[in-house]
Amino acid sequence: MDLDLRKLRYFAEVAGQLHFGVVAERLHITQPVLSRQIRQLERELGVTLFIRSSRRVTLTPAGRQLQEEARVLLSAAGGAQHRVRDADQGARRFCVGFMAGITITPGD
Amino acid sequence: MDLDLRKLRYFAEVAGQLHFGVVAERLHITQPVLSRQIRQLERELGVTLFIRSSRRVTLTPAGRQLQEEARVLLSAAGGAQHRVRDADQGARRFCVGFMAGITITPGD
DNA sequence: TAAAAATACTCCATAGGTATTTTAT
DNA sequence: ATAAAATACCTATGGAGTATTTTTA
Repeated sequence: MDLDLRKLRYFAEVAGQLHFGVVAERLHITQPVLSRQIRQLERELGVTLFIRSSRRVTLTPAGRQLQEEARVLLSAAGGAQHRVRDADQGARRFCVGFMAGITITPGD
Repeated sequence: MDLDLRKLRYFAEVAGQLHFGVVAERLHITQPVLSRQIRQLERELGVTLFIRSSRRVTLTPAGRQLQEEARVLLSAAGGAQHRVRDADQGARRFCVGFMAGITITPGD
């Protein structure tokens, strides 16, 4: 039901390179796995993303659209994670500062 | 490695309701599964999202940040899927129109 | 015919379920 | 005492692998 960001990242690489074998190697997975992940993504979206032949892979209109969306979504997801970890670190620093404040204020 | 949008959707519901049992029912999964998914999300992000007690669940600062990020990301993902399907439908309509053009142009 | 993607399996990690235990009010 | 989350264990789906087949330029 939900879009899968792992498959989206796989897709983005294939959309850039237009070659399953080369991309599979770069992603450190095998070519059949990559093929299946992309096919599953197509099934999940109900859309064909690539025209495949043994000599050339090309993007469909839906594929070109998803390439744009992938850029945006993947970078947004990365930024989000970063900001969440920052918020956590900020809170931790606050706690440390608070406790330091306690320790440097010994009983009068 | 990649953020998981399913877990993010689960999180968003818990962050809104602050009650694992109620949310689990709404999501049509069981409470233990929801608990574990949220814990895994925390592990994956390296961050604590909720303070839990048996009577009250509250958000940490990182949790509040992720709540914001989740709103943005989930709606962005939904919009992306919508636009990709639209691009596909547009292409299909074009093909149908093209073929109709062929059939209504019989040999002179 | 050869390069590249698809298919057919096998294996393992993890999402999801049920039963039960722990915890804080 | 009780409501709610955590833990333990099981099952099944799907991600990843190897070997092989199909396709088309």
